[in-house]
Amino acid sequence: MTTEPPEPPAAEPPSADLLAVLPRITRLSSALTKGRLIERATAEAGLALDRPAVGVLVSLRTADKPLRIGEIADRMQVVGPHVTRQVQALEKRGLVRRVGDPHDRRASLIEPTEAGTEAANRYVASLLGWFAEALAGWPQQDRDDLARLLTRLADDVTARLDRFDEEGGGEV
Amino acid sequence: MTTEPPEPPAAEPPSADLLAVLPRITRLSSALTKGRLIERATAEAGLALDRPAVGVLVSLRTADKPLRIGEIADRMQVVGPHVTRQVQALEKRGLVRRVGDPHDRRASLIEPTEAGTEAANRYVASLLGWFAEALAGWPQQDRDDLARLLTRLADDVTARLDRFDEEGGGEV
DNA sequence: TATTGTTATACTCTATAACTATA
DNA sequence: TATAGTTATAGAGTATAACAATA
Repeated sequence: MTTEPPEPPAAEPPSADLLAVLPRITRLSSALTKGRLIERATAEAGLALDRPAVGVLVSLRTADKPLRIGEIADRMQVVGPHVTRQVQALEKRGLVRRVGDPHDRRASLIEPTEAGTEAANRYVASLLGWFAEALAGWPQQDRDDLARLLTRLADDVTARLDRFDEEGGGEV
Repeated sequence: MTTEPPEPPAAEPPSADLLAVLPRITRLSSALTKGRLIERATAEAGLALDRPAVGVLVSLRTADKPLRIGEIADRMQVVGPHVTRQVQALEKRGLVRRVGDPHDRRASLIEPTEAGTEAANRYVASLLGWFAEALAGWPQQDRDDLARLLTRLADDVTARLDRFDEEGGGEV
């Protein structure tokens, strides 16, 4: 497979617009983490949490209902044990609590406490406030378009990747 | 600063479009890495390299001229020692070579070999080909808009983060 | 037997600190 | 003394494997 690919792709470059999109996403994503924007928003919210824990808290706040460990993991696109530890850390700080699932005693449902909900609200507000300032000069049309297109892009890409994985592209 | 922010941000939610953009970027970025799209493209290019090494190779290919270690680090937004190791790995595989900088004997310029250039071309073509398929159904107008808006977003966000860092938001 | 979650461990990527060589 | 790069080490984030409890 390495020496004889079905179609040698090197001949013609795909359209330039595509070539532009990919590095932008990378750059944005790395700017958000390397620029420590998330850490700042966390600090502004008065939280002494690392990023994964904040992710769990925001997932719960966004869900607006108690979630299982597995559900949180799915939404965050991470694996179960990772969530277990983050939830334990959040529990210790009194930001989430467990409520047993009456229908399935293997599972436990996680929900934010009052303090957790408030902290998540402060965090999200801080982050979005920063973004709102960054986009302050944008015409409303452009904001709408960006949100629409980015949503579609994310949907298309993830759907395609899921199919990819399931159809047996898995064993490279 | 934590107790008396100029405008308390918690009261009203910023517009919903903003709230939508952020998780999309996260989701996209994580889909690209978790979905192992990059690993697949690497394998299709016949490369036995990890992601950071591929990043270096693509940086060099994109630059179209020999780069210093420090220049590569800047472009990848990582730190020098990290690049040093990746370049060493690429050297061992014959994908890049060093050419001494005649004007500054402390520095070494890195350039891809023939094999390195070809491998980078194959990799980029594979990745973009995948993306092209994912976006096959999109109207050209939407693609253009997405590229334009995403570029502007990346520019605005990174510029703002840079200012942020330099103006002394640094010591939280 | 399949599923939910936990514990323990390992891996990937990247950063920081200490150092060398040249400027 | 300042800069380019290297070596060695440390840390954050996430994955895999082995296991326990319940379904």
